[in-house]
Amino acid sequence: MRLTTKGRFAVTAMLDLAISEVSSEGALKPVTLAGISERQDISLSYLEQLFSRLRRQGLVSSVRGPGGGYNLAKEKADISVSAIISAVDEDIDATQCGGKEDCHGTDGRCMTHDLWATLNFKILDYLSGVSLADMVDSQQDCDVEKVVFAARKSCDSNEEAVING
Amino acid sequence: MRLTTKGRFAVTAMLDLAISEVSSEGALKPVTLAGISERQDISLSYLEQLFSRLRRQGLVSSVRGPGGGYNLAKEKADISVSAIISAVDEDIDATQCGGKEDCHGTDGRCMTHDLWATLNFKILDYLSGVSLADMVDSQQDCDVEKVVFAARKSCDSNEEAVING
DNA sequence: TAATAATTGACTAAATTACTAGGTTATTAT
DNA sequence: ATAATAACCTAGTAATTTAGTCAATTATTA
Repeated sequence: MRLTTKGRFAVTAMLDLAISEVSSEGALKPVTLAGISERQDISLSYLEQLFSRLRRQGLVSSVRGPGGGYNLAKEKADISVSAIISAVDEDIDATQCGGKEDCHGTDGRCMTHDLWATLNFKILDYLSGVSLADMVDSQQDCDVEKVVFAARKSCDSNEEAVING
Repeated sequence: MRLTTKGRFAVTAMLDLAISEVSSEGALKPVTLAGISERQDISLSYLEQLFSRLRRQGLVSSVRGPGGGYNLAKEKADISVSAIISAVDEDIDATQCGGKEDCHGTDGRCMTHDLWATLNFKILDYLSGVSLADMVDSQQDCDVEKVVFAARKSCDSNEEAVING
């Protein structure tokens, strides 16, 4: 698991897609990358690169030609944030020593490697529990302005978490 | 919150420090960066850069001269993983539009920005709940080999989490 | 006084990110 | 058919970040 602006762009674009594909009628209209590009201020070609990966991972489906674009390939509830980030970000290289067998004593080295691997897994585990549906839904019960300006209080976790501490 | 190899190095080094500073007697001996460098295979100068930040953030304290080195500045239980990562990684830039007031309609743009901000906060919130003590402790009840090789089963979350799905 | 080890700053190679440019292919509407 | 649309693909590149080297200085201990 790696968390950079690249992953942020991908999640943002997928959120835009999830919101935009719901047309006034019941049907789901394909959403163009040009539209996402304009709304989210992300370069079109960069989006093409990201969606190429998202499509190969089976997260979105494409329709070519006029009126074409992208749709979610699954239910919003079945697309996790971790899946989106994993699709566009290469995995963080876990260890300096790869997975070599000569590196498994009880010495400091691989003890910490293993601890990191465990933490890494837990983060992945946590983010796999957050879906696009969760994010879109939570937005509806929540004053959006407040999220950004009022000391970043999360919508559905109302406790004051300690940041940087 | 940003999660890269840089943060991994910092967490790894801090874990090494937490484990290494416990000497055979009761007293806490300072740990040299040269030692961490050798055990964890991280360049000494890079460690110096990282620990410069960790020290300024009050996570470690330093002792100069022979026999000197670094100690944790707080209890292991009071040092969270998020604090370590935040200390060495610049915050991910949250929005393309900064925090400008002209960017808060109900249009797609800032809706997704706000959703991202919320998710970002939740990740930070989660990682602020994991301390060095948690990680060091969990390692003791757990077959370390298995963590790495047996399909990455986490020590303290025994359920099979869906990866990339 | 010599050795140790943190501390600082400037500089650099490598990797990643974000983007540009220029095409091709499939599909729809005219 | 033809033109317009929009996905799809490849190569290249500027900007940024990561990871590291090198060369000093300062505080402390033996």
